[in-house]
Amino acid sequence: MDALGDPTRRAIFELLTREEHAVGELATQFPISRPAVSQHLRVLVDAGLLTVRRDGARRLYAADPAGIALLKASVERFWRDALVAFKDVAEHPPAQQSPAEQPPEEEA
Amino acid sequence: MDALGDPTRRAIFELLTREEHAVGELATQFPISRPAVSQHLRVLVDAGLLTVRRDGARRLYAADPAGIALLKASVERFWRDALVAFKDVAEHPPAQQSPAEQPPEEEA
DNA sequence: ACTTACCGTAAGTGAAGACTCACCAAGCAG
DNA sequence: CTGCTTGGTGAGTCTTCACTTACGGTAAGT
Repeated sequence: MDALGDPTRRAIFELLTREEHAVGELATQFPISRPAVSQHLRVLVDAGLLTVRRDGARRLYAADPAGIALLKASVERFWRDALVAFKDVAEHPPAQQSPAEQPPEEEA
Repeated sequence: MDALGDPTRRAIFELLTREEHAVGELATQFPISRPAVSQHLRVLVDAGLLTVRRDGARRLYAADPAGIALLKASVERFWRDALVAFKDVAEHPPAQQSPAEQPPEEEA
């Protein structure tokens, strides 16, 4: 989850969830150099969020379903553990219909 | 969402979702100084995740339901936008992988 | 009023990391 | 083989940020 902390890395990852891309392709779509893209990819691969496939001299990167599943699990664990007291509130956003906002009581 | 990037800040936030705390109380429960806690709280308040309440000379901080709802909305938006192609996979955990599970480790 | 407790802010330090350029390895075409 | 393309790695720079100490400002107790 720390791997998605960087905005550029999130954008790269998002692109790769749609279709696989080579490093050079990614580098042209971002205002950073190719080595920088490579380093971001390395982080994402180490985090288990990407898979690499070799196509001649090129490397095709794509999102890894397994890593994504783990990511979702960890996000939901955080949601369950950290936000127990706000589960109801988080379920129906107050900006939407029927804002039954009821701040839970906390005792000192 | 960037406000929860720091582990210490996540821990502080998690504590405040359970019950409100004064700055000094928080400082005793973490291996950092009181000003450091104050700075973390500032970030969380600026992010709209915390509310402040004055009690004499003390400041009681607590999680903000509205901010939490927005956070959850943004997380779910990311999930929907970025991971469309993996919705099914993310729904059920990766017990085992497809036959395409073969580590291409031919690098020298 | 003085004293003590609680807290925010300013200034400075140190580590983490995102980025660049330069170099080198691997694959394909001639 | 040479030449071109693709891409990973190392070294170095620079920015960001979490942290500290020092200080100022407000509230409650005496």
